[in-house]
Amino acid sequence: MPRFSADESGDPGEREPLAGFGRYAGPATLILSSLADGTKHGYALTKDIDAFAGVRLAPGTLYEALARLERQGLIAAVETDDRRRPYKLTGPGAVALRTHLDAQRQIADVGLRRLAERLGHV
Amino acid sequence: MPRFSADESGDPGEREPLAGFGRYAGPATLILSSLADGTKHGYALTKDIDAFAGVRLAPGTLYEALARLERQGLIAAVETDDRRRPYKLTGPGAVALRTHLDAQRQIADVGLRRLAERLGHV
DNA sequence: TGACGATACATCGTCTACCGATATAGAATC
DNA sequence: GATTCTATATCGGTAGACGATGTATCGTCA
Repeated sequence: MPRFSADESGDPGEREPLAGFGRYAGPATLILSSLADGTKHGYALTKDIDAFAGVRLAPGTLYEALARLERQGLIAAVETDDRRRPYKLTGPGAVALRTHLDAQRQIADVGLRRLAERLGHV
Repeated sequence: MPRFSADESGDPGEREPLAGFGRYAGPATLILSSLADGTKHGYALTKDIDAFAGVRLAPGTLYEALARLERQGLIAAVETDDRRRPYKLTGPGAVALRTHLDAQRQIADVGLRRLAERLGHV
């Protein structure tokens, strides 16, 4: 994913769903949303997130975020014998995600409404 | 705004609308959404954003984000004689905001749907 | 069977967005 | 004239995001 640039560049927005914003929506949101679906390990998360959000998390971003979320008690590791390390959403994690997504949705609604009104009375 | 902590802390979520996520939704989104309403200067932006999103942008965050957004051509400064520096949303800015908010809303919907389903068949 | 690509996790260095503190000063209110 | 609110700017620290790199296993198919 190329770093944003509106002046120079060469691909204006091309296929970037969340282009233009440095730390757009937070990998944490994406990870928690993905885990809301069910238990997944890291690599499966990247695939799922790419599928439902069009965002490819860099490995560093992913595993560091997983460690952080586990430290915070929002997700929990599921013990296994094989090499995969599955995580599941915890209770607090589900609550935090809910709260966050509600707020995010509300903010998006305000912005979209204002954009619509703006087009209206110009 | 206290830094997040789910284990220790002392005020669990208290009055934090977007608590728990480091760089939750991006000041850029909030600024652009605020400007979609009409031309505003920096200080007015902080007030408006606090009002509609419950987020208080630190001055450093605000003015650096404004400079960045202007460099990117998403907002434009309006010349004035007084000490206030008003900004307006540009065409590309409106398009970028629209795209971003659509994506953000869609992601929020996926997460919320999954959370609901999760509660359903457990 | 061994080559190859996909799966899977981890860590390191860099970059920069975000934040809080701090500084400055004009306007308003008392 | 003191205080508070308005208003912008800058600086240092921090932490999150990213790409690169490393390592190892698994499946498959030639």
